[in-house]
Amino acid sequence: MSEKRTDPRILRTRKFIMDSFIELSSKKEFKDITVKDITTEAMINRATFYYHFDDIYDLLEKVLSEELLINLDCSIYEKNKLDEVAFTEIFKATTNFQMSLSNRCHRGYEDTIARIIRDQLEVIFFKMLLNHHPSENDEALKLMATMMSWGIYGASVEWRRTNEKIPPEEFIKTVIPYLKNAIKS
Amino acid sequence: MSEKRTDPRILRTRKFIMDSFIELSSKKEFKDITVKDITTEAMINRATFYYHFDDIYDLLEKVLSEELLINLDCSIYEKNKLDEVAFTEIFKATTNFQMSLSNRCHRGYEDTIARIIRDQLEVIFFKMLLNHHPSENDEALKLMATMMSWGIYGASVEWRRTNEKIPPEEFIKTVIPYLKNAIKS
DNA sequence: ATAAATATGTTGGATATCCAACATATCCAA
DNA sequence: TTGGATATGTTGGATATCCAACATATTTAT
Repeated sequence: MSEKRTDPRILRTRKFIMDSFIELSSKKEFKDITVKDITTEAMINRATFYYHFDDIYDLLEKVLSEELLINLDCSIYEKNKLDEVAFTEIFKATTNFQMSLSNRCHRGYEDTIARIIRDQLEVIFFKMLLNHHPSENDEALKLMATMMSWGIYGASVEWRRTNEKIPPEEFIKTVIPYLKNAIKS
Repeated sequence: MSEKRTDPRILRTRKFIMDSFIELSSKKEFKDITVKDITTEAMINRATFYYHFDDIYDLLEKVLSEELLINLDCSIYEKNKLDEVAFTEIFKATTNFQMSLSNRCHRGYEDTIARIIRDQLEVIFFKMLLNHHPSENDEALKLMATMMSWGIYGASVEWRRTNEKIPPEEFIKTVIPYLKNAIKS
């Protein structure tokens, strides 16, 4: 439907910036990365950075969001059904994402990262709940989505605390019946 | 002296184009490479290609020239003296260049490549001869440079024909005394 | 031989990027 | 604390790149 071509310069530059940021993140902590570092690595002008992103936090947010979304199988969105498969996939995506993050060590910024992940999860859950209960009022669904995002994120933290001994799908399996009950009409 | 900053966009795009061309050259013959191929690989617009180069032959010429120059040790230019060291280095650069070329197989365009190499060598020799014999008339020096470029190039072809059994510096060693005699005042 | 398809160059207007300069903000050593 | 250095954002004008459209070649298939 809404077919809007985006200028290839924009895609290119955005990618350069994001890739440079990811590259730098593997070398030093987030707090030591400056906008100048990024633009130098990306071979672009500093002003151009601000053409694409508000600031370095905005960049971080977008990098993390996009990467989390990549982890999420698109098929979930297609059917838009909040069943056990969807729960499992979302949890797996979250743990996957956390594992890839820990390799790249954005040290000193964990809480912000956590917030971004939860925000993303909340958006996903809200969309799906909306699909499940079209007649329910938005406030209730919104709060439900919030709680589910915190819950899933908390579970992934707990999973990581156990040193990833159990596969994510096993780990989350036991509580899925409760989740399913929770969203029953 | 003449310090003129060149726009980083130009350096970047030129490099993308040249690198893409080199990359493509390793995959298919020169005659099968189109401008579209190059610009697609380089992620730039086709019109932008023509902003930097007249056509694909101009690109080839510039890629080869720059690469030949990279092979030539800058120290030769610094002293600008046409002694046995210079002859040896220039010959080594030529053979090096030919070897790297044969790996990338610009098949179907060998004669043009040969011409480009000779042109480059001629320029170098002319500069050096001019330095050696400032009073001599340019026509004579120009012709001398032409003959030396053909000679050196021919020697490198001959060297290649012997399957590179002898190191280039050994190969050229025996004729250097004659070359030195030839340019005596 | 003819037509259709693809490649080559060129152009004018739109837009992304560059640059230098500026005002603030933050950091860190004297 | 103070001052110098460095980082952050912002702006206006200059320039490189994009794009669509065009006219010609060149290639390919029938």
